[in-house]
Parts: sequence; structure tokens; C-alpha cells
Amino acid sequence: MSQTPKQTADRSVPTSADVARLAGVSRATVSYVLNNTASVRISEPTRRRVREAAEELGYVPHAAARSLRAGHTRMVVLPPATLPAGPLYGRFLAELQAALRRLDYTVVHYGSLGLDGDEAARSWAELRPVAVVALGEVGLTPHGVDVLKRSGARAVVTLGSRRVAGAHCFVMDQREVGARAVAHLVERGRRAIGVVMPQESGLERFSEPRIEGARRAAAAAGARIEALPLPYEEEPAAALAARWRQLGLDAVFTYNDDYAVLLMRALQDEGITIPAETAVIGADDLLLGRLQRPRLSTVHIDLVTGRKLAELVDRVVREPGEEPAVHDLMGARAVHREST
Amino acid sequence: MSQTPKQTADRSVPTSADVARLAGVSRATVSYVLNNTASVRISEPTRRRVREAAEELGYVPHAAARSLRAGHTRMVVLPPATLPAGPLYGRFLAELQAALRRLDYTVVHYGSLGLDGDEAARSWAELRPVAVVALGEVGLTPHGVDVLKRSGARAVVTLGSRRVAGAHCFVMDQREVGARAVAHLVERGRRAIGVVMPQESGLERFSEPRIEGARRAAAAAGARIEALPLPYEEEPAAALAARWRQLGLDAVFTYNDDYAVLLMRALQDEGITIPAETAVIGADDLLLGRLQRPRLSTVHIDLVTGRKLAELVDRVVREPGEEPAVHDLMGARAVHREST
DNA sequence: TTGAAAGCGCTACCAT
DNA sequence: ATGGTAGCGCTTTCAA
Repeated sequence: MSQTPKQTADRSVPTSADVARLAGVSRATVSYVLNNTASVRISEPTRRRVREAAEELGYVPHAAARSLRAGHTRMVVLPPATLPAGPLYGRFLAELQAALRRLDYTVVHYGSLGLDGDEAARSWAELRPVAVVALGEVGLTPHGVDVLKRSGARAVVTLGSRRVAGAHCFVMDQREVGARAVAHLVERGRRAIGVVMPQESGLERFSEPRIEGARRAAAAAGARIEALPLPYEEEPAAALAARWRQLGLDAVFTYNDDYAVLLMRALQDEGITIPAETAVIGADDLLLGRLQRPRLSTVHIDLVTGRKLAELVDRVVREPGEEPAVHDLMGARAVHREST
Repeated sequence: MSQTPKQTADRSVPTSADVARLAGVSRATVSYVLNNTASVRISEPTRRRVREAAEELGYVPHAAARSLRAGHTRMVVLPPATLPAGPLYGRFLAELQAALRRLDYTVVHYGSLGLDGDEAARSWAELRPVAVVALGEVGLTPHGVDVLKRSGARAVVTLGSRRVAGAHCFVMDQREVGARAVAHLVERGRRAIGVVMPQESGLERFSEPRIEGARRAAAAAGARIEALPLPYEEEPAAALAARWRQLGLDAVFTYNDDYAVLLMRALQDEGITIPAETAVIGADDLLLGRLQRPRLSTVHIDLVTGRKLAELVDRVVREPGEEPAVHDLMGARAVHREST
């Protein structure tokens, strides 16, 4: 106010009408100039006057007003990545976002936190997004999908383990990961297989299907599965290792490579040899695992690239006729190294 | 309706006027009922009629129209977490989002990808957010801050290494990390110190200031610093290890714990003893490091919690008078384990 | 207790 | 080449 050049908060925010007034033209002209509307010719002097006025006022168009008028948005709602779901998944989401931005969509993360599926769908629908990509964690129901479509969403895509009627589904079958791990262990002669269950909340989405797959594969091969709850901390790992020999296991699938590193260290500290006494296999194929001694066997997961999914979204937005389909998002294969 | 509930795309999206028509009341009444407006009494039968009509049509209010009318939003713009900036930073961002959501803000990630600071500020301003939290990576200038404030943003907060005039700044001085690491090594008698420089793009934001801090600390102690470019892959690490003895270093600061694990394995494969021949210190204090042999010394980083930052944002939004200040976001201290 | 109507900021049609 | 104006969906006086 006094001597600071920042009369920021006091004056109200400039509108196109303010620009028009300052430039001595109509609001229409301002709109034409600022949007470079092709269907209309505006003289160069006028253009300059308008631009200067806009500049001087620090005018910035109001996106909500614009899309209200336009009747549609370029907004894609994505769920906030809340889970510690591993670098793979994180990278996939980052890719997806980047690709969508490149296709000129505005990616919005809007909290589904503490909302159930239908409530979340409703609050998304309020934004009138042109597309929604929902993580499996949000229990999107067919009704939720319908609400979104009724609100104008042209593409509704789910990402997760279940399919949802009415939506394009990218199914990530985590059971496959557990199944591959156990199949690998069985092939190498193991029959008593522990499966590490992380205790971090939110990870059940992944760990439950993984152990289910493990059970299925074990049943098919006549092997035994034992669930081993384990928080990602050193002491519980040591405790588990201390009673390891009583468990009578000859192999363990550790949910992922991080847990494998945790458990391997503890086992080795107990003098348990890997793989002779106990075989260890992780999942995710992180570089980290390759750096262990012995080098960690793992289940490599191929995720569809985020770009691919972005392209699907874009296609469905442009051509909403397309029948909702179920796509496979994931491939899994065991990678043999030294720990099995 | 009949038996397929999916008359989705064909009918246009219902507005409050549609609800009013179906319920046989005015739009005003619909608004009163659906918002539970306290200052107005609506009879119970009317309320029910309105609610049923809304339900039947699948009516969802239009957020843009509402905020246009209201003249303000509850939107907070956050940059998309684009960088592989480590789990610490990721967790901080996730916390921040969750806390903001709990305070009833709508968190929006809006791509600053490929935009320079002022362009990004402008595109954010179009959304008329009530607050903006900008990562240091976006070169937000005082002018950008001004644009945002003129557009109605009540809080502009930056997060990064530099401070920006006009904004509340949370400064994360990465130099401190490098300085602590080197000081620790110097204390333990080392004088020829390598500093690993990741080659992943985007990480310079962190690695450059870290080595700068390392240089400063080394200069103060009469030690030598040698930059060691290293991509996060096994072969380059092996190559670096192969020429390690020619480098004449007695210690290395590896940027973070992940790179430490990578390099330690390679050094050990060359028969180089840690810490006798070469001391190794990482940063971030991941559990991973504690699991190594020898257990990895590291620089522990204390980040302000996301909740704290969310509270500041909220306070400034409610009380925009508050003077922009510079806060310290980070504390760093060396943790001695076995590798140094 | 309810309705009519103004107007938020913007764009696109139709005049001039 | 430029201006007038309707109207996107919503909330909120003001009247009835």
C-alpha cells in the first residue's frame, strides 16, 4: 500500500470486462484477440491495445467460467497416489500423467480419501471431468460409473484387480505374481513355502491377491503355503528369522524385493544359508535385488506403459462409442538368479 | 429404467432446472433443499419431492458453476510429483495432500511440465486456486507470485532451495546434506572424498547443492572433493569400482543410500574393504542402508511434516495479512554406523 | 414457504 | 472490423 508496489489483495481480480474498458473495446473483441479466434479479423492496432490492457491489468482468464460456457472440460480425474505401492506403480502413474498432459488434458487429483466408491464418484462428477481413471482401491461400482457418465464423463477407466461393469477396465492380476513365484519355487524342488505378508496398511490390495495366487499354484503342485506377517522393520524380521527353523520351510516368497532384502539379512544373521537351506524370491525386479548376495531371484512385472493407457483414454474421449473392454495391464514372469 | 439402467450418454446432463421441473418447484427451492440452507425453511414434503427428483435424474451439482457464482474456490494447486526424488520427499508430498484434503481443500495437480515459471503461474491462475504450493523446480518468480495473488490466490508457498519474494518459502537447503556428510568423513580422518553425482535427469536439483555443500565443508577442512558421475546401473558402478584405486580416494559420499548400496556392492566385488580402505556414507537414512554389510552410515534428513505445511497454508488462506516468511523445512545430521 | 430474477466471467452468434 | 447480447449452471437477495 504505502510504498510497496503490491496492491495485490485489495483490488479485485480483473475480468475481461476490465480489459475491454481499459482498451476501449467490447468484451467480445477482447475474447477474439486473446483467443486468436480465426473466424474473425481484428485490426492490428486494436489487438495491440487489447494485449497491452490485459498485460497492464495482469488479466488471466477464468477457467471455470470458460468451461461453463464451453459446456465441457479437458479435465481428467486421477486418484491421488496414496499408497506406498512401489516404484513400479509410481512410475506408471507418473508416466500416465505426463502422457495425458502431453495430450493437452488437465490432470486433477481429487481426494477419494475416506469416501466410499459412490461418494467419490459423485464428488468427481461435480468437476465434470471428460474422463476418470479410478484406482482399484476406490470401490467404483456400476452405479458410480453411471453417475460419472451421466455427468458427462466420456471415458471411465478403472485400474485394479476387479472389473467394473460399464467402465474400461485395466486389470492388474496380482494373483499372477504369487502364482509365478510359487511355480518357480516348486520347479526348483521346494514344497514348504512361506509367503511374507506386509503389515503396512493399504498394501493388502496387493498382498492378498498375491498370496491367493500363491495358494492356487501351491495347491496345484501339492506344496504347502504358510503366511508370514511381517512389518517393514528390522526387529520383527530378526524375530521371524529366530524362529525360522521351527517353521520347517524350505522357501519363501517375500511379497517384493524390499521385503526380500529385509528378510535375507535377518536370515543370514541367523546363519541360515540361501538358497541351500531356504530359497528366497521377491517381486518387482528392482536393481536393489540384483545387488544382494546372493543375487535375488524375483518376479518381473511388465506394466503397460502409462502412455498406452493415456492413448486409450484419449481415444475413448474422442470416440465414446467404443465398447468398454477389459485389458490386461500386467504380465509377470519369474527371473532366476542366485537366491533360489 | 426399463431394465437396462444404462441410458447413459444419450441424454444430456441434468441441471438443477431439470430437478426443479420434475419436482414442480423453482430452481431456488432446489438449491435451498440440496444445500440445506439454514436461513430458509422448506416444508418436509417439498424437501422430499426435490430429493427424489434429484435422485431420479442422477443430478450432481456443477462445481465450476457453483464456484463461479461464489466467487472463490477451495482449490489448492500442487505440482505433480514428477521427479524420482526419493521416498522421503514422496511421503512428505503425500502427507501434505492428505492433510489439505482433511482441511477440506481440493488438491489439484496441474502440469507445469515444459512450462517456465511464469507460464506455469499463469496457467495455475486460470484455475483461481485459493492457494498454490509450488515446488522449487518450477522457477516461480516474484512476478509469477504477483500474477497468482492478483488472480485471487490467498496463499502462495514455495518449496525448494531458493526463496522467492512475496511468497511464503519453505527452504530445503540440500547443501546442508553434503556438508554434514563431508564433515563426518573429515572427523573420521578422511581427506580425499569422492562425491557420487547421479546422472538421472531432474536429480541435479538435489545433487548440485549437495556437492556444493560438500565442497564448502571440504574447503573448510582442507580436504579434497572429487565428483564421480554415476548412472543408477550396475555396469557403470562396476566400471567406477574397477578404476577406484587409481582415484586415490579414502572416502565417498554417494548422494543417497540407494547409490551407496549400488557402489558398495561394486567396490566389494573389487575387493575394496569398507570402511578400512574406503569409507562410504549415503543420505536419507533408509532402512535399506541399515541392512547392508557393513551397515551404512548416512545423513538423516528431518523434513517438516506435510501436516505442518498444510496448517500454514490454511492459516494464510484464512488470514492473508500474514507476512510472507522463510521457514526452514529441513534438518540434516550424520548417522554413524559401520561403513565409515 | 416459495418464486422471480440478477449476475458470477466467458464465448459465440448475429448485427452493424 | 467491431459491438450487443444471450446464456452456460448456480446461489441469493428481494418480493409475494
